[in-house]
Amino acid sequence: MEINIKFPDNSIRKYSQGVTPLQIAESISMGLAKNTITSKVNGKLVDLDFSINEDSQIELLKFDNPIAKGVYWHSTAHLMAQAVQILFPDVKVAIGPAIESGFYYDFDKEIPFVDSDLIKIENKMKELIKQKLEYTRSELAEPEAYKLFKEKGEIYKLEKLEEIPDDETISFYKQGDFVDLCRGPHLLNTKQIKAIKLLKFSGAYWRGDEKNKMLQRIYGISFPSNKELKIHLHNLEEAKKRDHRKLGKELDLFSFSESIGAGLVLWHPNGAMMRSIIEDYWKEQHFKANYKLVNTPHIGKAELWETSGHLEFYSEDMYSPIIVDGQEYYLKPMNCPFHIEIYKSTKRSYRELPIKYAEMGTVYRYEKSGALHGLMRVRGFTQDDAHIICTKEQINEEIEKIIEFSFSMLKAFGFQDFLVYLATKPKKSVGEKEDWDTSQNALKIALEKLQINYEVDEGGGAFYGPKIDIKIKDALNRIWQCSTIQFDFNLSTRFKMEYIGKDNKPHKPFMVHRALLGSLERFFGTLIEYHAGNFPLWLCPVQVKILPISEHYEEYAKQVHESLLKSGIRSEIDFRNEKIGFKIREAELMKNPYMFIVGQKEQENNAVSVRKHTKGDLGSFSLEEFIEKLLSEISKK
RNA sequence: GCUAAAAUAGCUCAGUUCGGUAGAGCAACUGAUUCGUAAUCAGUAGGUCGGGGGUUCGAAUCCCCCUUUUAGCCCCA
Repeated sequence: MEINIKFPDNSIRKYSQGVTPLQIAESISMGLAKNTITSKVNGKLVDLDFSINEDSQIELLKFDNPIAKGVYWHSTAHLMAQAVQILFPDVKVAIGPAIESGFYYDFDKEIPFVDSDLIKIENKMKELIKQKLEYTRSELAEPEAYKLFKEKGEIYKLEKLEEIPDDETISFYKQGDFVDLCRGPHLLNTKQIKAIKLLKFSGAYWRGDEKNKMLQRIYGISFPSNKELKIHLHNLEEAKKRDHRKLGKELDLFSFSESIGAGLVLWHPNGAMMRSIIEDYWKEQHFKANYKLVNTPHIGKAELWETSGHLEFYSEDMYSPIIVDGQEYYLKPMNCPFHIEIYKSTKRSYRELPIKYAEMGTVYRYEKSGALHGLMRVRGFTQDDAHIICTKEQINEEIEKIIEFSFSMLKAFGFQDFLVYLATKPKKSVGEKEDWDTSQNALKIALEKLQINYEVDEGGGAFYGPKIDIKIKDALNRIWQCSTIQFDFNLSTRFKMEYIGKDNKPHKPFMVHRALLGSLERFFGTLIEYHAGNFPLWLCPVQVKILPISEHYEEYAKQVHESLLKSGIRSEIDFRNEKIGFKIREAELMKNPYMFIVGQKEQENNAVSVRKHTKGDLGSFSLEEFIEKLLSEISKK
């Protein structure tokens, strides 16, 4: 009997009943069959040897597909667990999922792993790969499954088993002698895993709960070719070089001090210069977009935080109160209540809306010591915050404006690849269903109207409203969080915000909370990592380094410096009594974008010899001419 | 916060195994050199070994507490 198989391009082919996805792939081309990792039949993920018995839609997924990657890595995780249990028979296995980049498996092992174990395990895995062990699926009724793991003493699997709902089939995957409780699907055999690398190990609590036992987690990654693995490992190396903590020290941008406290940033002159340039640009753009700048204090009375609900829901993240005249004051973890108080300082009419308050608002949050990380996670930081207060009718237009604003802002900093997420109503939430629907819809309509590709993060919104997150992707495929645009139904209610409408009656406004850069600290860290310290010219603290050939040309160097200053170009002169090669080397290491080398020839012709960072000698230019070039590059952002 | 590791000169790091008066390179400073596209030569100075307590005749080294950092867990701008 024949069945119809429909492909993603809507073409249909006929196959005999019981055909497998692998056979279908083979019927198209051997190349496709070789590269197919897994498949979806009627939208459901299945093994490649799954028998298809009725007319179906099929998708053959190759490694470039994220789901296929997940299957590939998950199968490698099973393989690693097998290798570990062969080498360490007493070890109990917990869970081993694929993650964003690779996989891990958690093991219950009395003695923690050491470095040499990783190599042993990796070698054992390579042996098992060569044996071409098949991943075979089987299903068992619950009592038998229970018996199986009970005999093996796999207590963690027993716990997982109990969680599976009664109506779901309990499936297992076995390769060699290793059996694991698993929904699947998996690769056909271990030979499909071509290149593996175990990267690191660490402790991790069972189910992520610190009350539970600490397990040993091993992270690894695998690829269908050695080349891909090599690129991945190279990217990891490259990431180390770009580490903003390392570059921050090398380029003298910022530091932390043990005497000041953890997670509190000291911006050095170079970093502070960049911050100031960012802030100036940010303000200029906000004025153009009709935002009003506000400024609010760093502390507020307990009463305020009671009204806002922060003391009830957010106190764990807040610093302990300061007692002033018998009153409790708290350092602010957010700016919203202050902006709301400004809104409420007078009665508002619908004619005033939308009101858009913006502030570089410095907030303090008590982050757990273990969570601190360079500039990415600190305890005192400045949000580029704004609150848009508007009527229901204005929502769509305002959201659209914010999204466009966000993209134009981020693009000015050189970012190009964006990922956009629409996060919808979570299980626990406040606010009317109607408000949720209206605002979620507004977010969606705006994204679609602007033709922006986005993913829906179902239930990923904040409890107080839906949101859009904009993240950027760098050259190493790493993702960085930037903008967030969030509706807030909670605070507008709690603070009883209102405006008088056309009908002369009070109405509740909609409030949107948004940060385009996120926080200056995290944004700066991202900027450093993204550009690997080679910032766009307009941001560089020193745009031109003037390097006199010898002391004889200091006077001319000063003249050049003056001309640059007058044109608004930031420059410095290296007056040191060193050879030109030495000065160049240091300017290169400091990633100064342009070097002007000045000596006899340049002095005579009112010229500069220009060297561009990482590019080398560009030749001689008249000073005027090159200043024009620089100004044009700067103005392009 | 939890688990594991770490903190030695401005920076990068040796020295800790086995307790016996602190070391290198770069940077800094001084002098010589006045130079053409990624390191000129010579010399000088610089550290209560993160802080505190303990063990010991003697502690950078062993033990305890604290601070800070790192990798994870948990969480987030």
